[in-house]
Amino acid sequence: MNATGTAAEDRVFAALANATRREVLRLLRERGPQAVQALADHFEMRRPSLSEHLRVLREAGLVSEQRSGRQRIYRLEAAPLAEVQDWLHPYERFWRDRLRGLGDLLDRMPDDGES
Amino acid sequence: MNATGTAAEDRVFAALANATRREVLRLLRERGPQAVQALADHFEMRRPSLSEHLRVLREAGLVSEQRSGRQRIYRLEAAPLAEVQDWLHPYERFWRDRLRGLGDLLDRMPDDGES
DNA sequence: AGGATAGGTAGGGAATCACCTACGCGTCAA
DNA sequence: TTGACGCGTAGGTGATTCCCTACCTATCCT
Repeated sequence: MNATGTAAEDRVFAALANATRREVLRLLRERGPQAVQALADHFEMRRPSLSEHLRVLREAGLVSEQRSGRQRIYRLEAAPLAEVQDWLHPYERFWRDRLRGLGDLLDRMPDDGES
Repeated sequence: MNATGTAAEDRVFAALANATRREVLRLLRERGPQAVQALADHFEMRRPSLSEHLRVLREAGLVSEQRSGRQRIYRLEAAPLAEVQDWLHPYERFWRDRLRGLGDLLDRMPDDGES
């Protein structure tokens, strides 16, 4: 039983499929947890739009919020990204093989016995 | 000059944000290059819908097609996935730190000198 | 209490998505 | 050459995305 259903993966990848949201993650990574206002300063869009992006990130589990007075401090939550890396893992040999010059061998052969 | 613009990243993540397309990638990874028909057998949807998914994957650079008679053989192209892994890399310490019990330290400190 | 500040929600509009059916085009086989 | 097969494209529909402006709530300050 994997805790990561297909719907959760959808949400994470969809959340990452937007430059604004990836930029939010980068800001939280490089400068630590921040209030919405501080984040909003880096974007041209209106704040309600950013709020929606933050909601998408929250629902994907990529950020968490903590109330502090009238501020909401957003923090990076990397667990879903770790799961993305796990998802990526079985594909690794496809680019490693290719870099080594073995390329177009395994991936050209149908039924290469992965099961 | 990075060959991966933000639009290209958008396309890759958006392509991955769909269970059918991720399943296509898995099939190509586990069973090698395949014609559309063989892929279509694994899904309930009509073939034209699958064709559109294949177009999305193609435009993201995740698959390539090679004509063979009246068939189109689709092959996994892992290069964009390697770039996803590169994108992921600076986030790694966030889940590694947390696993080690160092968690909530670096990522709670603003301005931890990443630059 | 009254005003300013932080940030979310409501609702609308253009664009895109994900599915469908109908059809067109190239290839192979009789 | 006629017909079947493999696969893409056209075009339509309902749902979702991403932006906006308005508005609401909660907190802080005086």
